[in-house]
Amino acid sequence: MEKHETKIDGRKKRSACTRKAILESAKSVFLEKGYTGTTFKDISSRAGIGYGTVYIHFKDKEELLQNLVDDVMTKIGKVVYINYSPSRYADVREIVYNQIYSVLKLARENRHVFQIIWDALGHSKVTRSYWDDIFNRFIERTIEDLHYSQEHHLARPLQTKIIAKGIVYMIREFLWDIVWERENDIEQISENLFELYTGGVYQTTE
Amino acid sequence: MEKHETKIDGRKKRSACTRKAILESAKSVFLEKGYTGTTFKDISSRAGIGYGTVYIHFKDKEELLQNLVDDVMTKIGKVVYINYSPSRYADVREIVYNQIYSVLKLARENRHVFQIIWDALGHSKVTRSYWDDIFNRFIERTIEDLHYSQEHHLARPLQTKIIAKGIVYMIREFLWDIVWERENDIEQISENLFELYTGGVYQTTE
Amino acid sequence: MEKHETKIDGRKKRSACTRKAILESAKSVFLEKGYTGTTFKDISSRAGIGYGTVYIHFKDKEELLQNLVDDVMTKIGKVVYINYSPSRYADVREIVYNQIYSVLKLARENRHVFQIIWDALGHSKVTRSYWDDIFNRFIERTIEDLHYSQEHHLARPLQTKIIAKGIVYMIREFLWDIVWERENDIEQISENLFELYTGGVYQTTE
Amino acid sequence: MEKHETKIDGRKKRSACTRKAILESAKSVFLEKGYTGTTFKDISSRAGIGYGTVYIHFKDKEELLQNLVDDVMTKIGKVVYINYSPSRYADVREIVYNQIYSVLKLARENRHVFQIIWDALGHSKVTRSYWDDIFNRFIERTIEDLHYSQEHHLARPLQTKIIAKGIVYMIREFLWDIVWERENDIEQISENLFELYTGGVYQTTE
DNA sequence: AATGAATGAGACTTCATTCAT
DNA sequence: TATGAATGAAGTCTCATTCAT
Repeated sequence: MEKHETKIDGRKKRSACTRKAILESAKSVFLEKGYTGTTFKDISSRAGIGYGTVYIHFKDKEELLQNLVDDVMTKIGKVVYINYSPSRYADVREIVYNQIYSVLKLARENRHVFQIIWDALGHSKVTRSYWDDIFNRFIERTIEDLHYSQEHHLARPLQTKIIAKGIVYMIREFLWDIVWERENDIEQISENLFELYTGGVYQTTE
Repeated sequence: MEKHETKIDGRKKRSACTRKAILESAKSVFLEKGYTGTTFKDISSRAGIGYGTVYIHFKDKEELLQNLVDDVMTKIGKVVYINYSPSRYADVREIVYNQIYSVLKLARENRHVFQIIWDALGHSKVTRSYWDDIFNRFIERTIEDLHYSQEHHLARPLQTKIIAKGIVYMIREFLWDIVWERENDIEQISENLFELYTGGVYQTTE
Repeated sequence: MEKHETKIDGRKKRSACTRKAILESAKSVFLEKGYTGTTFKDISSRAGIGYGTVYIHFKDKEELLQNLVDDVMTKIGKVVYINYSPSRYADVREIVYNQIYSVLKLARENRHVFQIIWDALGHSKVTRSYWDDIFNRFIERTIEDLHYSQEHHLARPLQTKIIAKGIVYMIREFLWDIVWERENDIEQISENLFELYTGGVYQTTE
Repeated sequence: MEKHETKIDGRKKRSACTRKAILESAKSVFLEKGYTGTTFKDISSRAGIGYGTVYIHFKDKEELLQNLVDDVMTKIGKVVYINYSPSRYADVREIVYNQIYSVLKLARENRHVFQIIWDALGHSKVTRSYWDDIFNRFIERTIEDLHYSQEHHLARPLQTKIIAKGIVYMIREFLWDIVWERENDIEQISENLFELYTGGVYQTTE
């Protein structure tokens, strides 16, 4: 009995190990050759495993990609979905600044995975729609917040949808600047975007 | 003599005609199947011409793409490079609003070509770098304008590079909203982005 | 354990079998259609295997050719490199005659492969240079032998390089006569070339 | 009338001129890219004429080649067919030496054309058979000469066919040495081959 | 005669996927 | 599970040849 279980466990461990090796290899090859430029042969040989073995663990490149990207995708999804209901103008600073900062920090900490995502957005429909979902949700959240602020006479009467999109688009594009190291100073970006946002949206006097 | 010239002209006309047919066909196939999904066979058969003929006119898909896209690329490059030096706050409205509006209008009027560009950005390095150049120039221009405004005490002392990027990123992403018909009301977008921008950047009290 | 080894062996055997089938098929197609006239499609279909399979075993036609030809090339290289230092005129007969005879015999026994080589010399640089190397070495060897004979006053004072080339050229061209069955009597050819050679080169009186 | 004839003549002249330009261009391209590597496009563009024009003058590459090569082929054919009937041993020297010398001189004076022929032998059946015919005739001639010499007890009783082939093969291969500039000294080659030949074939004592 | 645009057969090559071991 | 040999569809591209001008 025990012997049998050990066997099973050994197999599982081995399988998990192979799987991990594949994912690491895939990450490195994707970064080097891009999504379409990568073949299963590249991945398997760099992982030091057999050709067909990749197929056992991942049905196709798409699935491999999803697994590589899923973790970070989930994280950014969470960051983006933080709910806030500022009762006073002072709270806004804390909340908005932090949200921008968190997104950019995530980008900086996972540059490589985001670089893969960047490439994948043009080639994988699944990744693309996942990505779009996240930011649409971000926009929805921001719209709600703006509504709340408008109702409490904190924000000027602008088109919430447009403003929300605008601010989210800015953050999203700065994310790529961080990922590709065109920008580094996360604090400054967060600060300035916050100023632009609140200056443009919130009533200053009163 | 006349006969000879006619001959030359006839040939040129025919060639130009074929070339045009290829470009139209390519446009339609690109839209339908995407850049990578398109083959020279698709293009030639839809254009009703021979297979090898495409190769006479265009060395490869890349070159074909450039030709399709070049006109619109040039146009957007021009729109983006309009110089302005507002002396008074009142002028800013006119200029900024108009620039946003012009970009979005161009997008609306050339939806199909921009859809091809959208796809091409992920697959053609040439197109990508051309596109990036245009918007980097846009950013540079905006930085200069902000400097000018800051020196004349029209604008608040924010980081010009970040603010310029922010506003350009917003416009660029709204461009895609227009292209993919997720947004339609160009006036309203221009209006709101203008308000966000000026509200965030310019000194309100005077 | 044993099971595993069997698996490996089974695969290896299968692979070797396919490889052999390709080589045989290639040999037959090369003979029939010539080197340039042969396509991988011809080879694969005649071998009764899949199209892409050939590419697994051989990178290109060149490599395939080398494999076909290598064995015979090596053999002729060896025959040609036999060293001899005749101390007496009587030995010369034995040695020279035998060398000519060996080359021609090899040609007769491997007619088909030599026919492929014949064709390949005009199309494959690798084969051409391999072939030239072999016969240049043959010439070098013959020059050395002539020097030796001259020093021992067996040979007349002719230009060794030219004489050596001459004799090698004769043998090489008779090789093709054998290969293409324009000549058959190897003994007679060897005999006569030997006579021509020794008669022309060696001192008769003494 | 006269006007008409002038017109005709003008046309003929122009046509001949074009033809000549094509041949020169073809020669240069053949030398540079080899027979199979040369396309009609290469030839026409280097000749500075229209694409289809080549087809008016030459049906295909083969025909073009023949025209390029014909002159030299005829010349070598003539050199090779010189009849001789030496009555005395002294005459042999004069005749044999001269024939070898003439062949090699022709090679030296037409290196480029022979280089084209060299390449063509592996690709053009017509050229190949023309070439073979010439040297077969050379062999036939040499056989006859040997018979004559044997009947007059000038030559030893060797197999005439084999000896004739041997000597012709040597000359033919030295021809390529000259063409490819691996050898330069025609006199010395002729001298040595003559010595080898006569030493091997003719009765020395008497 | 001269031109060069148009043609399309066919060679080459890659690679996702299957499958026997 | 792991392996890698085998497969063939599908794409790229070339070039001899035709033909309208």
